[in-house]
Amino acid sequence: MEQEITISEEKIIEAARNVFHRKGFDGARMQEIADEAGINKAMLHYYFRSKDQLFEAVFKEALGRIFPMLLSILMSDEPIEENLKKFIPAYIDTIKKHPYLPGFVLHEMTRNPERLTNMVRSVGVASAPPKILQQLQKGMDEGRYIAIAPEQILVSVLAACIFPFVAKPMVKVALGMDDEKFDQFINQRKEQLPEFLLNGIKKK
Amino acid sequence: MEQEITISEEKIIEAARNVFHRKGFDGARMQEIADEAGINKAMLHYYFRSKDQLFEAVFKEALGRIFPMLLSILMSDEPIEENLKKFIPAYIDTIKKHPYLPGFVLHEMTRNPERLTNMVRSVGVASAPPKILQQLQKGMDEGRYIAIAPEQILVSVLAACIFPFVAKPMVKVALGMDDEKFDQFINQRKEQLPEFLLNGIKKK
DNA sequence: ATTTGAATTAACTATTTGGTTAACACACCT
DNA sequence: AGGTGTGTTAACCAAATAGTTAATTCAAAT
Repeated sequence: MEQEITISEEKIIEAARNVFHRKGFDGARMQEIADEAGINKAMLHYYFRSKDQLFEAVFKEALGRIFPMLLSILMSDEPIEENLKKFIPAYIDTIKKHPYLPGFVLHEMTRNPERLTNMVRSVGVASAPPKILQQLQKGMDEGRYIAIAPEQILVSVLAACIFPFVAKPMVKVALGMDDEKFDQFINQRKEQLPEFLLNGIKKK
Repeated sequence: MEQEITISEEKIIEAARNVFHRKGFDGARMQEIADEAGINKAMLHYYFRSKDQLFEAVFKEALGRIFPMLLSILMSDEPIEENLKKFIPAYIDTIKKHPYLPGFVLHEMTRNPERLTNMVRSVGVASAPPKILQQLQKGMDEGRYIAIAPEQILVSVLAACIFPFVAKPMVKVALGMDDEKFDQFINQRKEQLPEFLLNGIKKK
């Protein structure tokens, strides 16, 4: 019965991830998580004392899946061109594996912004100024890029990667897609987005 | 006591809007809405039979506040240049007045995609192919725009407008902003976004 | 074989919460 | 002044739900 510990705990986390990601903290039910994991509800409390702590585990896992790669975009020393061409497709691929994750994180951040503030403070992220901002600034100073606040560009890049997943139902209805078409749309996006965004910052 | 009807009903809708927009259906509490409206909880049921119907009213109101303007972007006959330069700032202004609205709508759509499908079907939106897509296609055929699927551009434009509000807590932390700085950021965005996006589709 | 202790379960508890109801208030009409 | 009906409230109810507990199973140590 040694392996069972990790097996049960893993089943719980996986089920909790599914439910929390789709329904958020308020919409999630402990019973539903237990059912999805195929175990008794008391087990959830046996391994994770409370709904709050189970949620905390899922939420931290979620942050761990988006932010490291995000940081590597922000902090890369590479020229922006290579940086974006490499990381945008990789980032979209990462999100594709957990399509509900961005919406989940954004919704829970809106519900409780202090959590993020505290986490950032407790982890002690010194939050150095992103190098990509400096790169953009340099390109502008040299007259290669158009004059737009680097922060605006940065947010636009993130928006372009993340938004389609957050707005999937809307996009599907607006453009008349089924799930397969939507998947093709995302794959196409991986290819075309770097070109579009880079073209956006370059001077004519 | 004639005027009281509309006054109470208006107070309820306003309170419900505040609470639903911030917390979503699952996180909202009828008692909290009643408190925020400063009236008895039974009044909510007196005017709107159930939580579901109260939510429905708020949700439809929300759709009514985003989609008409969205449609006018999609369906405009104007050249894209003028279209975007005019509507992006106007759209951002609209969202600024109800900053929690986009996140609310997106979250509730994820929670229950059928609702949207049914609404669209029931309203009988024939969902004609957006003219802006044709405009983009034409520009590409004429060699003025770079070769990128018009749908990708369209989603990027929407993403650029909407995402900052959905991700406000994240943006604030990542870029070290307080609420005032964030507001300035949005105002700056209104000015710079059309330029950036138009530059993105134009050939060198 | 017996004991031990962690893993697991069914049944239970306390609280929250959407919804109801019966009484009350009060403007309006006659 | 008295009756009528809508608006409003406090108290209540039933269902849902997070969390608890006591009993059970079972692998591993003795």
